[in-house]
Amino acid sequence: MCKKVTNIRDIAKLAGVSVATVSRALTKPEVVRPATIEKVKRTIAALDYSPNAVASSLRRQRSDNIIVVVPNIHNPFYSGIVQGIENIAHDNGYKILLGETQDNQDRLDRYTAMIASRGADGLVLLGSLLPTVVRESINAGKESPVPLVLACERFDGLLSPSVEIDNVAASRLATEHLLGQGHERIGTISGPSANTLSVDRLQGYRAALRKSQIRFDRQLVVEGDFSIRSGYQAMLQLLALNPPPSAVVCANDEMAIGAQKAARELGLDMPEDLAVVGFDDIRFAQYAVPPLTTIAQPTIEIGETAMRLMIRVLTASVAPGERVVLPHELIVRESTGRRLSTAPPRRARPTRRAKS
Amino acid sequence: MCKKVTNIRDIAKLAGVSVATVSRALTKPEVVRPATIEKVKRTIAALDYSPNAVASSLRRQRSDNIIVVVPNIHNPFYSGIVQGIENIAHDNGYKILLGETQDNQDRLDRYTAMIASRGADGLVLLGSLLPTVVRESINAGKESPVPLVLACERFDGLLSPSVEIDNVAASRLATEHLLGQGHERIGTISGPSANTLSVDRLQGYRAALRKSQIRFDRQLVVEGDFSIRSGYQAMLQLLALNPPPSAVVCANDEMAIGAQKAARELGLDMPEDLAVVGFDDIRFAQYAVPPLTTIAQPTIEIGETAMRLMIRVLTASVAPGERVVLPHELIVRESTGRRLSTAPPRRARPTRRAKS
DNA sequence: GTGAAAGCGCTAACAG
DNA sequence: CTGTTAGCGCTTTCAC
Repeated sequence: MCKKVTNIRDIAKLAGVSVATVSRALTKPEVVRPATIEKVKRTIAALDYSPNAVASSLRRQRSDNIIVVVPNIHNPFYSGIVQGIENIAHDNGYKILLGETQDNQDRLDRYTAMIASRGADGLVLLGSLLPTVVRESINAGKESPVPLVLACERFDGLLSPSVEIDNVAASRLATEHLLGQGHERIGTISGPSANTLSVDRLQGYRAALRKSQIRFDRQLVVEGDFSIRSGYQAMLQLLALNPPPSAVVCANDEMAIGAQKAARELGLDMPEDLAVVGFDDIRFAQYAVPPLTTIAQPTIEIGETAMRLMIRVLTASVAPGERVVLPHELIVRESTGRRLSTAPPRRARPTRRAKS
Repeated sequence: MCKKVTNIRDIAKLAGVSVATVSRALTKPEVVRPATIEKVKRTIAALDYSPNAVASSLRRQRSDNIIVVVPNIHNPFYSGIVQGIENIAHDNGYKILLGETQDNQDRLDRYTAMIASRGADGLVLLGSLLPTVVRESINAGKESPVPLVLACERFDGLLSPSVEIDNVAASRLATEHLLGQGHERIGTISGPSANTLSVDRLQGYRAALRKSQIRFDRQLVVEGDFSIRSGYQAMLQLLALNPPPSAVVCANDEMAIGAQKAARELGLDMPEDLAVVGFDDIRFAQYAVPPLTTIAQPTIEIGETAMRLMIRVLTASVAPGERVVLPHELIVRESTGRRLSTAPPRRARPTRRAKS
C-alpha cells in the first residue's frame, strides 16, 4: 500500500543535478539549458515522478485553486457558467473546484473556509447566498475578506466585482413581448424577494406595465423559490383569480415548466388560453410543452468574464465594485403567440430569435 | 494587500505555550488540559487565526480531499449522488471537490492528476469515462493507481469497488411493465454502447422480450447518447418504421423527454398511441408531458455508499472488486397506460409506486 | 546556468 | 500534560 513516492530529490540525484535545477526545469524552463531539461525530463518519466503540489503551495503561498460555489449542481443554468470559468481558469494555470451549497449556509461557509486555510485562492459565487464572513464585512463596511467575484448576482453594499445581465431590462423585454401580443392582464411568478435578481426581474415587469399604463395588481404577483414545484403552485394560485391572467412571466424556466403543468391540468391551452414566459433558456426549455419563450443569458461568457475578473482580483488590479453587464436575448417559442390572431399558432413552428 | 497572516507560532507565543500544544489543542483536545485549550482558543479568536491546511497536508501526507467527478453537472441524476457523498464525507472529516468532465478525457485526467500531486486522496467517479492512468492499469492487469470508487457504473476488468443498481433487472422491469399492458412491438432508445450501463439496460430489455417470446428486432433499437436531443432524433427514427413501435423504453429520462417531443410533433397521443418509459426519475420526469413512467434509483444512498467505500479504500479495508447493488423502483406515471382498456387513462391521475 | 541552503506552517516523535 | 525539534517537498534567494 504505502510504497514511498518519488520526490524532487530522487530526480535530482538520479539526473545528476541539484534539486533547484529540477525545480527550475519544471517551472522556468527558459532559464535552464535545453540539454539539462531533457535529462531531467527523462528521469522524471523513468521514475514516474509527479511534483507535490501541496509542498509547492506551501512554499509559494498560493494554491492556484479557485472555488466555484453553485447553489445546486443540477440547475442547468449554472452549467454553462461553470464551463466558461473552467475555460479561462485552465488557460491561466488555475484549477477550479466546484462546491454545491444546496442553499445551505453552513456548506457555503465550509467552502469559503478553504480560502482562509489556503486550500484555495479565491471564490466565485453563483447564486444568492453569501458566506457569513462576507456578510459581516458588508455590515462592517469593509471589503470582502476573501477574493470574491459574483457571477449572476449582485449584493448592495458589497464591493466585490460582479458579472450579470441587466435583469430589469430583460424582464421588461419579456413583459413587453406579451404586451405587444395584446395581453393586458399579465401575472408574474417571481423569485424569493431576498434576492436582488428577483427584485430586479420584478421591477422590470412593473416597469413594462407602467409604460403601457397598466395598473399594477398585487394579486398578480406570486412569489416562488425558483423550483419547479413552486412554479406549479404559484400558477394554481394565479389561475384561481377572477379574472385570471392571460399571460404569466416567470422568473426562471424551472418555475415556468411547473407553471405549464398547472395550466395543462386545468385544461388550458397554451398559448391560446395562457401565454407563459420563462427566464434562462435552460436545455429543457425547448422541450417544454409548448416550447418555452424565454430570456437567454450568455452563460459561457458570464463564466469567462467572472474568471477574468477573479484573476484581476488576485493580482490586485480590479477596481472595487466593478460590474460587468452582458447582453441578454429574447428567445421566442410557442409558449407565447399572437393573442389577437384568428388562427392560433401551432406546434413545430421554427424558433425565432430577437436580439434584445 | 499582502498583510502577513498569523501562524501557529504567533498563537503559541501569545498564548504562552509551545506550538505543539497549540497543534494538539486543535487536533487532539483530549490530551490537553482544558484550561490550556481555553487559553489557546481565546488567542486564536483574538488573532483570527486559521490553521494552514496546506502545511498540515504536507506534513501528514494526506489532504482529506476527495474528488468527485461528474460528466455534466447539469444532469439532475447526479445531484442526489453528490449529496449523499457529501453527507458521509463531511461526517468523516473529508471535504469533497467536484469536477466536471464534459465527457472530456483531458479534463478527467487533470482532476485525476490532483491525486498524484497530493491535492486529493481519492477519486469517486460518476459516469462512464475512465482516467487514462486507470485504463492503462486495467490493460496491464494491475489495480488502480489511484484510490478509486465507481458510483453508478462498472468496468469489466477493473478491481475498484463500485456501487450500482441492477441495471439489467431494472430495465427488464420497465420492459415487462409495458408487456404487461399488452404492448408487443416495443422499441428502445439505448445509451452509448461503449458503456456497461447501456449494455446492461439493453440486455434487460432483450431479456424481457425473450421471456415473453417476442422476437428481437434490431430495427427497434436506436442508440442515443443520453442527451435530450438524441432522444428526439432516435424517436423520429423509430416512428418512421413500418409498423412503428407502440411503446419505447429509454435508457434515461432526458432521452425520454426528447422522445416525447418527437411523438408529440408527429401528432401521437401518449400513452394511447405510444407509451414511453424513462430511467432515473430526474426532477423533470414528473413534469414531462405526459408525466414519465420511469425507474428511480436511490441516489442519496448510492452516494453515501460510494463514500463509505472510499473511506474503506483509503484505510485499505476493502476487498478489491467489491460491488454493492442497491434496489431500484418502478415509478408508474401517465406516459404508460393500460393499452387494452376502453377508457384511456387521463391526466391528473395520482402517481402510483410499485416496489421493484 | 547551476548549486547550497533557508525556510513555508504544521505534526509527531521523543523527552521530560 | 507540555516543550523541543526534525522534517514533509518544494521554491527561491544568493553565490559561484
